[in-house]
Amino acid sequence: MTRVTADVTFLRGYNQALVMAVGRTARTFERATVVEATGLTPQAVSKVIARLTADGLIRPAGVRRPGIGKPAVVYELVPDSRYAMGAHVARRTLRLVLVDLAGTVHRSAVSPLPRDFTPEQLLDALAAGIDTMVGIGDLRGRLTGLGIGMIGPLDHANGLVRDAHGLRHWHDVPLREIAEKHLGLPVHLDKDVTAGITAEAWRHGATFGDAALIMVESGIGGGFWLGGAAHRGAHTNAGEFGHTVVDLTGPRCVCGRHGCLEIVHQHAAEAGDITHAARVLAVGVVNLLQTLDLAHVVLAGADLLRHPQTYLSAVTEAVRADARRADWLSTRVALSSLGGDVIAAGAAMQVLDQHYGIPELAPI
Amino acid sequence: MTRVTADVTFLRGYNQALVMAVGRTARTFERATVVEATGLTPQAVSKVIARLTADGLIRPAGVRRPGIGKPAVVYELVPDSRYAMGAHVARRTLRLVLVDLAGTVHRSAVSPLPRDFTPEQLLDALAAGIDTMVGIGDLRGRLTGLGIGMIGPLDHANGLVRDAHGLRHWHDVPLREIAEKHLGLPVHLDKDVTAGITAEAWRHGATFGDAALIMVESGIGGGFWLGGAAHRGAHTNAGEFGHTVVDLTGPRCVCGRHGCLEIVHQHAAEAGDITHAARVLAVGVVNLLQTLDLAHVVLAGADLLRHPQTYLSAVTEAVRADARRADWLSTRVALSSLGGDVIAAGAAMQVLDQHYGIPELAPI
DNA sequence: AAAAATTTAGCAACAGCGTTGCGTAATAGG
DNA sequence: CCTATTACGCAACGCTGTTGCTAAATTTTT
Repeated sequence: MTRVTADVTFLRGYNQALVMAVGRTARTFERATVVEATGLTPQAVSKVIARLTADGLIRPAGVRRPGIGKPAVVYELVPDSRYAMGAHVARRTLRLVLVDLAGTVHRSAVSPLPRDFTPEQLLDALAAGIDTMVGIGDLRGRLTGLGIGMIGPLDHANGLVRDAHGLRHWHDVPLREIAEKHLGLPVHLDKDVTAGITAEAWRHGATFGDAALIMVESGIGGGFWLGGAAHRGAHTNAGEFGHTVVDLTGPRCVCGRHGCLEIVHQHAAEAGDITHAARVLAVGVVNLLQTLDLAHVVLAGADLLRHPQTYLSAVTEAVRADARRADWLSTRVALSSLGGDVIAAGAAMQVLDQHYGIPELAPI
Repeated sequence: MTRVTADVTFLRGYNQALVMAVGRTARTFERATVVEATGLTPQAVSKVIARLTADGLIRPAGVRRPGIGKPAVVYELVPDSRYAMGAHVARRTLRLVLVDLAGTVHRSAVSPLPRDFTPEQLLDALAAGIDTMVGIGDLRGRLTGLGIGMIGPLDHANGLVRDAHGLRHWHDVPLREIAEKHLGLPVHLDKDVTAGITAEAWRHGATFGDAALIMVESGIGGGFWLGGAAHRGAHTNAGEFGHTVVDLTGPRCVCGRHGCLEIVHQHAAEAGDITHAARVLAVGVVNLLQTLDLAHVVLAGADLLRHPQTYLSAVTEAVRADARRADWLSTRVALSSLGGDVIAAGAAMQVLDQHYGIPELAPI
């Protein structure tokens, strides 16, 4: 989402985004469905639909015959009218994906990054990967931009990588700006876990509730979707979930504290007790639910996906067993359906969201 | 904030709310100040200011002479043009406050509630308290409504108290509806800690960043202001911060888990070691900062306010000592300036926010 | 076969808000 | 007295959604 002033241009962007969100979650939709969902008048919805159709983002897809009465036109999203690319920059690998307007991953490629790679080396790898994936044809013309999800800490608003844990050449790098120059594409930069949760949000449409994506991969992190937007925090540093203390007298963590979720989980995993490691993670997840009251928890990350059912069972069981839970207090726990692509795909969807999602008002 | 469709009525409410937010944080303001802050054109700001002046919410307050050039009109908020009342319903006491449009507390009264009081008893106490506080004069006419902050769990959207810890007669009580009938006022209902953080947000204006209010009073709770709005969670249950595990092998908590912040803190406090209790709370607060990356933490609650400096020092020190903190990663820690009134005052400001704050768009 | 009922969609004008373009007002300095 | 500077107000415009109405496309009833 981009930051805008409240005027009629905002109204246009906002209501178009709502119609597109309806289009992402339902295979087809009608004017009446959108009226119900948005509160706009039928006439207003017709106008919005007409603009989106003219832009090629949606199209008519048949009619529904009600028995008596004029048939209703049925519309659908045009998924291949726009694409975005996403990159997940990890310490040793670069994963690139191509995603369509509906959030479907069309291509995915993993390539190695040199040990302790530099910004220049990353940009070269990105350029090569993009050329390989989309070439210079028609697809390039429909490419909205590139999203980059990477390790932090970073400053999302200014497009800066402040530091990157485990990488030496990455202090205060203005990655978004230099990437836009190098690649000739709009670039969006965010923390890996924030990109990840955006994948779920984009694909679920505008009704997606408060949620977290928990990533277990070279550490533990969490991305949050709260109140209809990604939660990044005051300094883009939210999500250091692995560095929350769950064992006051526990082992010293690399962050300097004692008994952090990450180090307690790591010790259990290194001892080979995956079941215990999963239960430790579950304690942290229930802590999140107590604090934030989330509707969805998505589990992801390479280290978790080596034992997916163990982790899923442990977390689901802990959520259910939380003694205070009444029947109205439910949280859906699932493994990410995007598997290893979740971060890269989410980064791509952040680009789509920025262009076709709900514009974000900038109060003051 | 109320939930609305995106049309020109929304634009009006939104931009008026921005101007009023500027008016709350600065003693006086000018058209140019609002232009800078909002992105609107000078002409648009003039129109918004004219409407607010006609409604009596702001007024001219002199001129600024720039040397050469036409003097600029200076405006100010009219704090006593509107009031709201707030109630903090605890297990044994009812605190009522009267708050003006700027968020200033004018009157405050604490009265006892009967042990295990019923909804009827509460409504009678509220009616008596309101009559005593505002009577039937001119003030009553400027009263926007009553906010109620109380213990949960509750359902904010539907105005239901689902249960109230430690009270027997409070299962699925439609408190907002019955209070509106009994008192003849619009009523807003929310969790106590959510009301509390709203007090800080209203008084700081629209630039208020991500923040938490930590309340230590018959347990530990947290209210969150995230992304420009109160965070309530999927079931209005967010903020059960005291029931997050910080000591895996610690004592069993009333909630059924082991080593919750609340029980570990309580054992330390009962052992008379307030410094240790404060340090335990600080561990929990830093956990929140790691998870949410907050700009502000406000400390409140009767049990904390018995030893305010001990708690403030412990939390401030823990935040500062967090080894991973860079100089760009700062969080302001403070005691609530509203003292014991914070919950009731916040509940009143929720009413003001609902009427004069930023309208909340209801996507779908 | 024609008319009535029902449901959907489109046209045109309207309402409201912010923007644009322009002119007026209120000063100080030359 | 004129010029320059800064601020504000008026009127028309642009854009979006709303309102009011008509037309289209069916099935059912007469």
